[in-house]
Amino acid sequence: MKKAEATRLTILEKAFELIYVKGYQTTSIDDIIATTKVTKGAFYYHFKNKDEMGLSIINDLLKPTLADSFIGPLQTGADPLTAIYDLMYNLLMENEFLKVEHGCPAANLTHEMTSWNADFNKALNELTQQWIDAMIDLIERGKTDGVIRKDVNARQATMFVMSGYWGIRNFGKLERSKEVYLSYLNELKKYLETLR
Amino acid sequence: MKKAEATRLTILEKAFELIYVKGYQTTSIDDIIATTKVTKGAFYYHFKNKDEMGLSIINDLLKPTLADSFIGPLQTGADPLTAIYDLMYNLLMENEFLKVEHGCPAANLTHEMTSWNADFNKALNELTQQWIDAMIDLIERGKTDGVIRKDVNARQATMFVMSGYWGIRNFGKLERSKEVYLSYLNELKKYLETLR
DNA sequence: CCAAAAACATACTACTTAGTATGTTTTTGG
DNA sequence: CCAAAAACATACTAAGTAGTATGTTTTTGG
Repeated sequence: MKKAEATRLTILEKAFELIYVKGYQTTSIDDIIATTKVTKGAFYYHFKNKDEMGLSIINDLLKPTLADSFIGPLQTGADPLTAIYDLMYNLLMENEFLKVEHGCPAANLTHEMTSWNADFNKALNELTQQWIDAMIDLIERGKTDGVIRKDVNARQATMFVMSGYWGIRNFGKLERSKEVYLSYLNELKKYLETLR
Repeated sequence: MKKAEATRLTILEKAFELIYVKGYQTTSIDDIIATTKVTKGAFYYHFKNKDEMGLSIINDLLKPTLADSFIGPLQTGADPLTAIYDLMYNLLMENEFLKVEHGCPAANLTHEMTSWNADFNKALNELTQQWIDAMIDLIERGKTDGVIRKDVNARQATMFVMSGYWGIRNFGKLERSKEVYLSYLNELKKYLETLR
Protein backbone atom coordinates (compact mmCIF):
# COMPACT_ATOMS: atom_id res chain seq x y z
CA MET A 1 0.00 0.00 0.00
CA LYS A 2 2.79 2.42 -0.87
CA LYS A 3 3.05 2.44 -4.66
CA ALA A 4 -0.69 2.91 -4.89
CA GLU A 5 -0.57 6.04 -2.76
CA ALA A 6 2.18 7.34 -5.03
CA THR A 7 0.12 6.96 -8.21
CA ARG A 8 -2.86 8.54 -6.50
CA LEU A 9 -0.68 11.49 -5.59
CA THR A 10 0.81 11.90 -9.06
CA ILE A 11 -2.69 11.87 -10.51
CA LEU A 12 -3.70 14.62 -8.11
CA GLU A 13 -0.56 16.67 -8.75
CA LYS A 14 -0.59 16.42 -12.54
CA ALA A 15 -4.34 16.95 -12.65
CA PHE A 16 -3.97 20.03 -10.51
CA GLU A 17 -1.30 21.46 -12.79
CA LEU A 18 -3.52 20.94 -15.82
CA ILE A 19 -6.54 22.41 -14.06
CA TYR A 20 -4.56 25.40 -12.83
CA VAL A 21 -3.56 26.16 -16.40
CA LYS A 22 -6.61 25.07 -18.40
CA GLY A 23 -9.48 25.13 -15.94
CA TYR A 24 -11.45 22.29 -14.40
CA GLN A 25 -14.13 21.86 -17.04
CA THR A 26 -11.74 21.93 -19.94
CA THR A 27 -9.34 19.45 -18.41
CA SER A 28 -10.60 16.02 -19.42
CA ILE A 29 -9.90 12.70 -17.76
CA ASP A 30 -8.19 11.72 -21.00
CA ASP A 31 -5.91 14.75 -20.65
CA ILE A 32 -5.04 13.69 -17.14
CA ILE A 33 -4.30 10.05 -17.90
CA ALA A 34 -2.29 11.10 -20.94
CA THR A 35 0.06 13.34 -18.96
CA THR A 36 0.28 11.02 -15.97
CA LYS A 37 0.82 7.91 -18.11
CA VAL A 38 -1.72 6.24 -15.87
CA THR A 39 -4.52 4.27 -17.47
CA LYS A 40 -8.20 4.90 -17.10
CA GLY A 41 -8.57 1.78 -15.02
CA ALA A 42 -6.07 3.10 -12.51
CA PHE A 43 -7.71 6.50 -12.45
CA TYR A 44 -11.13 5.10 -11.68
CA TYR A 45 -9.66 2.72 -9.16
CA HIS A 46 -8.50 5.71 -7.11
CA PHE A 47 -11.40 8.08 -7.75
CA LYS A 48 -15.02 7.21 -8.19
CA ASN A 49 -15.47 10.10 -10.63
CA LYS A 50 -13.99 13.40 -11.79
CA ASP A 51 -15.58 15.49 -9.05
CA GLU A 52 -14.23 13.25 -6.30
CA MET A 53 -10.77 13.84 -7.75
CA GLY A 54 -11.41 17.57 -7.88
CA LEU A 55 -12.44 17.63 -4.23
CA SER A 56 -9.36 15.59 -3.34
CA ILE A 57 -7.21 18.21 -5.03
CA ILE A 58 -8.69 20.84 -2.75
CA ASN A 59 -8.55 18.79 0.41
CA ASP A 60 -5.36 16.78 -0.07
CA LEU A 61 -3.24 19.24 -2.03
CA LEU A 62 -4.47 22.80 -1.58
CA LYS A 63 -5.25 22.71 2.13
CA PRO A 64 -1.71 21.65 3.14
CA THR A 65 -0.23 24.20 0.72
CA LEU A 66 -2.43 26.89 2.19
CA ALA A 67 -1.19 26.06 5.67
CA ASP A 68 2.43 26.25 4.56
CA SER A 69 2.49 29.24 2.22
CA PHE A 70 -0.51 31.33 3.21
CA ILE A 71 -1.06 30.81 6.92
CA GLY A 72 2.37 29.92 8.30
CA PRO A 73 3.93 33.30 7.43
CA LEU A 74 1.17 34.98 9.45
CA GLN A 75 2.13 33.11 12.61
CA THR A 76 5.79 34.04 12.91
CA GLY A 77 5.40 36.52 15.73
CA ALA A 78 6.59 39.43 13.58
CA ASP A 79 4.81 42.76 13.40
CA PRO A 80 1.31 41.95 12.12
CA LEU A 81 1.01 44.60 9.44
CA THR A 82 4.51 43.87 8.17
CA ALA A 83 3.71 40.17 8.15
CA ILE A 84 0.60 40.76 6.06
CA TYR A 85 2.45 42.94 3.56
CA ASP A 86 5.37 40.54 3.33
CA LEU A 87 3.03 37.61 2.79
CA MET A 88 1.27 39.38 -0.05
CA TYR A 89 4.54 40.49 -1.57
CA ASN A 90 5.85 36.97 -1.40
CA LEU A 91 2.73 35.37 -2.85
CA LEU A 92 2.45 37.85 -5.69
CA MET A 93 6.06 38.54 -6.60
CA GLU A 94 8.22 35.64 -5.47
CA ASN A 95 6.20 32.44 -5.20
CA GLU A 96 7.47 30.48 -8.17
CA PHE A 97 4.54 28.14 -8.27
CA LEU A 98 1.79 30.72 -8.70
CA LYS A 99 1.93 32.20 -12.19
CA VAL A 100 0.63 35.64 -13.02
CA GLU A 101 -1.08 34.44 -16.19
CA HIS A 102 -2.96 31.69 -14.37
CA GLY A 103 -4.06 33.58 -11.31
CA CYS A 104 -4.98 32.09 -7.96
CA PRO A 105 -5.93 28.39 -8.03
CA ALA A 106 -8.52 28.74 -5.30
CA ALA A 107 -10.08 31.76 -6.97
CA ASN A 108 -10.13 29.96 -10.30
CA LEU A 109 -11.95 27.00 -8.82
CA THR A 110 -14.34 29.27 -6.96
CA HIS A 111 -15.23 31.02 -10.17
CA GLU A 112 -15.68 27.85 -12.12
CA MET A 113 -17.32 25.47 -9.68
CA THR A 114 -19.07 27.31 -6.95
CA SER A 115 -22.23 28.16 -8.86
CA TRP A 116 -23.33 24.66 -9.55
CA ASN A 117 -21.48 22.28 -7.24
CA ALA A 118 -22.27 22.50 -3.54
CA ASP A 119 -19.46 20.15 -2.53
CA PHE A 120 -16.84 22.29 -4.21
CA ASN A 121 -18.39 25.37 -2.68
CA LYS A 122 -18.13 23.86 0.79
CA ALA A 123 -14.54 22.70 0.35
CA LEU A 124 -13.41 26.02 -1.10
CA ASN A 125 -15.24 27.91 1.60
CA GLU A 126 -13.46 25.94 4.31
CA LEU A 127 -10.15 26.55 2.59
CA THR A 128 -10.71 30.28 2.39
CA GLN A 129 -12.11 30.51 5.89
CA GLN A 130 -8.90 29.13 7.35
CA TRP A 131 -6.93 31.90 5.72
CA ILE A 132 -9.40 34.54 6.82
CA ASP A 133 -9.37 33.31 10.41
CA ALA A 134 -5.58 33.36 10.53
CA MET A 135 -5.49 36.96 9.37
CA ILE A 136 -8.24 38.05 11.75
CA ASP A 137 -6.33 36.47 14.63
CA LEU A 138 -3.20 38.28 13.58
CA ILE A 139 -4.91 41.65 13.46
CA GLU A 140 -6.56 41.07 16.81
CA ARG A 141 -3.17 40.24 18.25
CA GLY A 142 -1.86 43.48 16.80
CA LYS A 143 -4.66 45.33 18.55
CA THR A 144 -3.90 43.83 21.95
CA ASP A 145 -0.18 44.42 21.38
CA GLY A 146 -0.93 48.04 20.67
CA VAL A 147 0.54 48.11 17.17
CA ILE A 148 -2.89 48.31 15.49
CA ARG A 149 -5.56 50.84 16.38
CA LYS A 150 -8.30 49.50 18.68
CA ASP A 151 -11.06 50.81 16.44
CA VAL A 152 -9.94 48.68 13.50
CA ASN A 153 -12.51 46.03 12.65
CA ALA A 154 -10.35 42.94 12.17
CA ARG A 155 -12.77 40.97 10.03
CA GLN A 156 -13.57 43.98 7.92
CA ALA A 157 -9.91 44.79 7.30
CA THR A 158 -9.17 41.15 6.53
CA MET A 159 -11.91 40.93 3.94
CA PHE A 160 -10.67 44.16 2.41
CA VAL A 161 -7.11 42.88 2.08
CA MET A 162 -8.09 39.47 0.76
CA SER A 163 -10.53 40.87 -1.73
CA GLY A 164 -7.71 42.94 -3.06
CA TYR A 165 -5.51 39.89 -3.34
CA TRP A 166 -8.06 37.89 -5.29
CA GLY A 167 -8.95 40.84 -7.45
CA ILE A 168 -5.39 41.73 -8.37
CA ARG A 169 -4.82 38.09 -9.33
CA ASN A 170 -7.63 38.56 -11.80
CA PHE A 171 -6.04 41.71 -13.20
CA GLY A 172 -2.78 39.83 -13.51
CA LYS A 173 -4.49 37.24 -15.69
CA LEU A 174 -5.81 39.99 -17.92
CA GLU A 175 -2.60 41.93 -18.31
CA ARG A 176 -0.21 39.00 -17.95
CA SER A 177 2.27 41.17 -16.13
CA LYS A 178 3.32 41.58 -12.51
CA GLU A 179 3.27 45.33 -13.07
CA VAL A 180 -0.27 45.50 -11.69
CA TYR A 181 0.87 43.56 -8.62
CA LEU A 182 3.28 46.35 -7.78
CA SER A 183 0.53 48.95 -7.93
CA TYR A 184 -1.56 46.89 -5.60
CA LEU A 185 1.29 46.24 -3.20
CA ASN A 186 2.24 49.92 -2.98
CA GLU A 187 -1.27 50.95 -2.16
CA LEU A 188 -1.70 48.01 0.20
CA LYS A 189 1.31 49.22 2.16
CA LYS A 190 -0.21 52.69 2.44
CA TYR A 191 -3.54 51.27 3.52
CA LEU A 192 -1.95 49.02 6.14
CA GLU A 193 -0.09 52.00 7.59
CA THR A 194 -3.43 53.71 8.23
CA LEU A 195 -4.32 50.88 10.58
CA ARG A 196 -1.49 51.70 12.99
CA MET B 1 -33.28 43.95 -41.80
CA LYS B 2 -35.05 44.60 -38.49
CA LYS B 3 -36.42 41.24 -37.35
CA ALA B 4 -33.04 39.71 -38.01
CA GLU B 5 -31.32 42.18 -35.70
CA ALA B 6 -33.90 41.33 -33.06
CA THR B 7 -33.19 37.59 -33.15
CA ARG B 8 -29.49 38.27 -33.08
CA LEU B 9 -29.99 40.37 -29.99
CA THR B 10 -32.17 37.81 -28.21
CA ILE B 11 -29.55 35.18 -28.90
CA LEU B 12 -26.91 37.42 -27.34
CA GLU B 13 -29.07 38.30 -24.35
CA LYS B 14 -30.26 34.80 -23.55
CA ALA B 15 -26.82 33.36 -24.16
CA PHE B 16 -25.34 35.93 -21.82
CA GLU B 17 -27.81 35.06 -19.09
CA LEU B 18 -26.96 31.37 -19.40
CA ILE B 19 -23.23 32.08 -19.45
CA TYR B 20 -23.48 34.40 -16.46
CA VAL B 21 -25.13 31.62 -14.48
CA LYS B 22 -23.45 28.49 -15.85
CA GLY B 23 -20.18 29.69 -17.33
CA TYR B 24 -19.08 29.91 -20.95
CA GLN B 25 -17.65 26.43 -21.42
CA THR B 26 -20.60 24.67 -19.82
CA THR B 27 -23.18 26.61 -21.81
CA SER B 28 -23.68 24.69 -25.04
CA ILE B 29 -25.06 25.96 -28.32
CA ASP B 30 -27.89 23.49 -27.80
CA ASP B 31 -28.63 25.13 -24.45
CA ILE B 32 -28.76 28.51 -26.12
CA ILE B 33 -31.01 27.55 -29.00
CA ALA B 34 -33.29 25.68 -26.61
CA THR B 35 -33.91 28.70 -24.39
CA THR B 36 -34.09 31.18 -27.26
CA LYS B 37 -36.37 28.95 -29.36
CA VAL B 38 -34.11 29.80 -32.26
CA THR B 39 -32.89 26.99 -34.46
CA LYS B 40 -29.32 26.03 -35.10
CA GLY B 41 -29.55 27.32 -38.63
CA ALA B 42 -30.51 30.76 -37.36
CA PHE B 43 -27.75 30.71 -34.77
CA TYR B 44 -25.06 29.93 -37.30
CA TYR B 45 -26.51 32.42 -39.72
CA HIS B 46 -25.79 35.17 -37.21
CA PHE B 47 -22.54 33.87 -35.74
CA LYS B 48 -19.82 31.98 -37.50
CA ASN B 49 -19.04 30.02 -34.33
CA LYS B 50 -19.43 30.01 -30.56
CA ASP B 51 -16.44 32.25 -29.88
CA GLU B 52 -17.65 34.92 -32.25
CA MET B 53 -20.88 34.96 -30.29
CA GLY B 54 -18.95 35.18 -27.03
CA LEU B 55 -16.96 38.13 -28.29
CA SER B 56 -20.17 39.79 -29.48
CA ILE B 57 -21.56 39.45 -25.97
CA ILE B 58 -18.59 41.38 -24.64
CA ASN B 59 -18.56 44.03 -27.34
CA ASP B 60 -22.25 44.48 -28.08
CA LEU B 61 -23.76 43.84 -24.65
CA LEU B 62 -21.20 44.32 -21.90
CA LYS B 63 -19.47 47.42 -23.22
CA PRO B 64 -22.66 49.50 -23.42
CA THR B 65 -23.72 48.24 -19.98
CA LEU B 66 -20.34 49.16 -18.60
CA ALA B 67 -20.69 52.67 -19.93
CA ASP B 68 -24.14 53.06 -18.36
CA SER B 69 -23.76 51.39 -14.99
CA PHE B 70 -20.05 51.51 -14.23
CA ILE B 71 -18.67 54.61 -15.90
CA GLY B 72 -21.61 57.00 -16.09
CA PRO B 73 -21.97 57.32 -12.29
CA LEU B 74 -18.31 58.38 -12.13
CA GLN B 75 -18.92 61.34 -14.42
CA THR B 76 -21.70 63.14 -12.58
CA GLY B 77 -19.57 65.96 -11.19
CA ALA B 78 -20.17 64.89 -7.60
CA ASP B 79 -17.42 64.57 -5.02
CA PRO B 80 -15.02 61.96 -6.46
CA LEU B 81 -14.58 59.81 -3.37
CA THR B 82 -18.29 59.84 -2.65
CA ALA B 83 -18.97 58.96 -6.28
CA ILE B 84 -16.65 55.97 -6.07
CA TYR B 85 -18.20 54.70 -2.85
CA ASP B 86 -21.73 55.23 -4.11
CA LEU B 87 -20.94 53.40 -7.34
CA MET B 88 -19.57 50.42 -5.46
CA TYR B 89 -22.48 50.41 -3.06
CA ASN B 90 -24.90 50.52 -5.94
CA LEU B 91 -23.18 47.79 -7.91
CA LEU B 92 -22.86 45.47 -4.94
CA MET B 93 -26.04 46.10 -3.00
CA GLU B 94 -28.68 47.48 -5.32
CA ASN B 95 -28.03 46.49 -8.93
CA GLU B 96 -30.76 43.95 -9.51
CA PHE B 97 -29.10 42.40 -12.50
CA LEU B 98 -25.84 41.38 -10.83
CA LYS B 99 -26.44 38.45 -8.49
CA VAL B 100 -24.26 37.75 -5.50
CA GLU B 101 -24.14 34.03 -6.23
CA HIS B 102 -22.98 34.56 -9.80
CA GLY B 103 -20.39 37.24 -9.25
CA CYS B 104 -19.17 39.74 -11.80
CA PRO B 105 -19.74 38.74 -15.44
CA ALA B 106 -16.52 40.32 -16.66
CA ALA B 107 -14.52 38.69 -13.90
CA ASN B 108 -16.13 35.33 -14.65
CA LEU B 109 -15.21 35.56 -18.30
CA THR B 110 -11.72 36.70 -17.46
CA HIS B 111 -11.22 33.71 -15.23
CA GLU B 112 -12.59 31.28 -17.74
CA MET B 113 -11.34 32.53 -21.09
CA THR B 114 -8.29 34.64 -20.66
CA SER B 115 -5.77 31.83 -20.32
CA TRP B 116 -6.34 30.27 -23.67
CA ASN B 117 -8.16 32.71 -25.91
CA ALA B 118 -6.28 35.83 -26.95
CA ASP B 119 -9.33 37.45 -28.55
CA PHE B 120 -11.33 37.23 -25.32
CA ASN B 121 -8.35 38.50 -23.41
CA LYS B 122 -8.12 41.55 -25.66
CA ALA B 123 -11.84 42.31 -25.53
CA LEU B 124 -12.01 41.91 -21.76
CA ASN B 125 -8.89 43.99 -21.30
CA GLU B 126 -10.40 46.83 -23.33
CA LEU B 127 -13.57 46.58 -21.31
CA THR B 128 -11.74 46.76 -18.01
CA GLN B 129 -9.39 49.48 -19.17
CA GLN B 130 -12.29 51.79 -19.89
CA TRP B 131 -13.46 51.48 -16.30
CA ILE B 132 -9.97 51.95 -14.95
CA ASP B 133 -9.39 55.06 -17.04
CA ALA B 134 -12.67 56.60 -15.91
CA MET B 135 -11.74 56.13 -12.27
CA ILE B 136 -8.22 57.43 -12.75
CA ASP B 137 -9.63 60.54 -14.42
CA LEU B 138 -12.01 61.03 -11.55
CA ILE B 139 -9.28 60.81 -8.94
CA GLU B 140 -7.06 63.17 -10.89
CA ARG B 141 -9.92 65.62 -11.04
CA GLY B 142 -10.30 65.29 -7.29
CA LYS B 143 -6.62 66.14 -6.92
CA THR B 144 -6.84 69.31 -9.01
CA ASP B 145 -10.06 70.26 -7.19
CA GLY B 146 -8.23 69.90 -3.91
CA VAL B 147 -10.54 67.24 -2.45
CA ILE B 148 -7.96 64.47 -2.82
CA ARG B 149 -4.39 64.67 -1.54
CA LYS B 150 -1.82 65.54 -4.21
CA ASP B 151 0.45 62.64 -3.23
CA VAL B 152 -2.21 60.05 -4.02
CA ASN B 153 -1.21 57.90 -6.98
CA ALA B 154 -4.40 57.79 -9.02
CA ARG B 155 -3.66 54.63 -10.95
CA GLN B 156 -2.46 52.86 -7.86
CA ALA B 157 -5.53 53.79 -5.86
CA THR B 158 -7.78 52.80 -8.75
CA MET B 159 -6.23 49.37 -9.05
CA PHE B 160 -6.56 48.95 -5.31
CA VAL B 161 -10.26 49.76 -5.32
CA MET B 162 -11.07 47.69 -8.38
CA SER B 163 -9.13 44.70 -7.14
CA GLY B 164 -11.23 44.86 -4.04
CA TYR B 165 -14.40 44.96 -6.09
CA TRP B 166 -13.48 41.90 -8.15
CA GLY B 167 -12.25 40.05 -5.11
CA ILE B 168 -15.30 40.69 -3.00
CA ARG B 169 -17.46 39.47 -5.88
CA ASN B 170 -15.55 36.22 -5.61
CA PHE B 171 -16.18 36.03 -1.87
CA GLY B 172 -19.83 36.67 -2.52
CA LYS B 173 -19.96 33.64 -4.81
CA LEU B 174 -18.43 31.54 -2.07
CA GLU B 175 -20.64 32.67 0.76
CA ARG B 176 -23.73 33.44 -1.30
CA SER B 177 -24.56 36.37 0.91
CA LYS B 178 -24.24 40.13 0.60
CA GLU B 179 -22.97 40.18 4.17
CA VAL B 180 -19.38 40.16 2.89
CA TYR B 181 -20.19 43.07 0.61
CA LEU B 182 -21.01 45.19 3.65
CA SER B 183 -17.67 44.42 5.26
CA TYR B 184 -15.91 45.44 2.10
CA LEU B 185 -17.95 48.61 1.69
CA ASN B 186 -17.34 49.73 5.27
CA GLU B 187 -13.62 49.33 4.95
CA LEU B 188 -13.65 50.86 1.47
CA LYS B 189 -15.25 53.97 2.94
CA LYS B 190 -12.54 54.21 5.59
CA TYR B 191 -9.83 53.72 2.99
CA LEU B 192 -11.28 56.37 0.69
CA GLU B 193 -11.37 58.85 3.57
CA THR B 194 -7.61 58.45 3.97
CA LEU B 195 -7.18 59.83 0.47
CA ARG B 196 -8.65 63.22 1.40
C1' DC C 1 -45.91 41.11 -58.14
C1' DC C 2 -41.75 38.56 -58.32
C1' DA C 3 -37.02 37.06 -58.49
C1' DA C 4 -33.09 37.16 -55.57
C1' DA C 5 -31.11 37.46 -51.45
C1' DA C 6 -31.67 37.23 -46.59
C1' DA C 7 -33.29 34.66 -42.71
C1' DC C 8 -34.32 30.67 -40.78
C1' DA C 9 -35.25 25.19 -40.22
C1' DT C 10 -33.93 20.15 -40.06
C1' DA C 11 -31.13 16.39 -40.28
C1' DC C 12 -26.92 14.97 -40.01
C1' DT C 13 -21.58 14.22 -38.98
C1' DA C 14 -17.30 13.69 -36.71
C1' DC C 15 -15.42 14.10 -32.44
C1' DT C 16 -14.89 14.37 -27.46
C1' DT C 17 -16.58 13.37 -23.05
C1' DA C 18 -17.25 10.81 -18.43
C1' DG C 19 -17.85 6.54 -17.07
C1' DT C 20 -18.16 1.11 -17.31
C1' DA C 21 -17.26 -3.87 -18.17
C1' DT C 22 -14.16 -7.03 -18.11
C1' DG C 23 -10.14 -8.36 -18.14
C1' DT C 24 -4.71 -9.01 -16.34
C1' DT C 25 -0.93 -8.09 -13.29
C1' DT C 26 1.01 -7.06 -8.90
C1' DT C 27 1.17 -6.97 -4.04
C1' DT C 28 0.28 -8.78 0.49
C1' DG C 29 -0.55 -11.57 4.62
C1' DG C 30 -0.70 -16.17 6.39
C1' DC D 1 4.86 -20.08 -1.71
C1' DC D 2 0.23 -19.06 -2.82
C1' DA D 3 -4.54 -17.67 -2.75
C1' DA D 4 -7.02 -13.49 -2.32
C1' DA D 5 -7.36 -8.93 -2.62
C1' DA D 6 -5.47 -4.76 -4.34
C1' DA D 7 -3.81 -2.26 -8.26
C1' DC D 8 -3.82 -1.51 -12.74
C1' DA D 9 -4.89 -2.16 -18.19
C1' DT D 10 -7.90 -2.28 -22.47
C1' DA D 11 -11.81 -1.94 -25.03
C1' DC D 12 -15.98 -0.30 -25.12
C1' DT D 13 -20.61 2.65 -24.53
C1' DA D 14 -23.91 6.29 -24.34
C1' DA D 15 -24.47 10.90 -24.23
C1' DG D 16 -23.10 15.25 -25.39
C1' DT D 17 -20.46 18.71 -28.30
C1' DA D 18 -19.51 22.26 -32.13
C1' DG D 19 -20.25 22.66 -36.54
C1' DT D 20 -22.15 21.54 -41.54
C1' DA D 21 -25.07 20.35 -45.57
C1' DT D 22 -29.00 21.09 -47.50
C1' DG D 23 -33.04 22.37 -47.46
C1' DT D 24 -37.51 25.93 -46.87
C1' DT D 25 -39.56 30.26 -45.74
C1' DT D 26 -39.58 35.13 -45.42
C1' DT D 27 -38.27 39.65 -46.62
C1' DT D 28 -36.89 43.17 -49.82
C1' DG D 29 -36.03 46.20 -53.74
C1' DG D 30 -37.12 47.03 -58.48
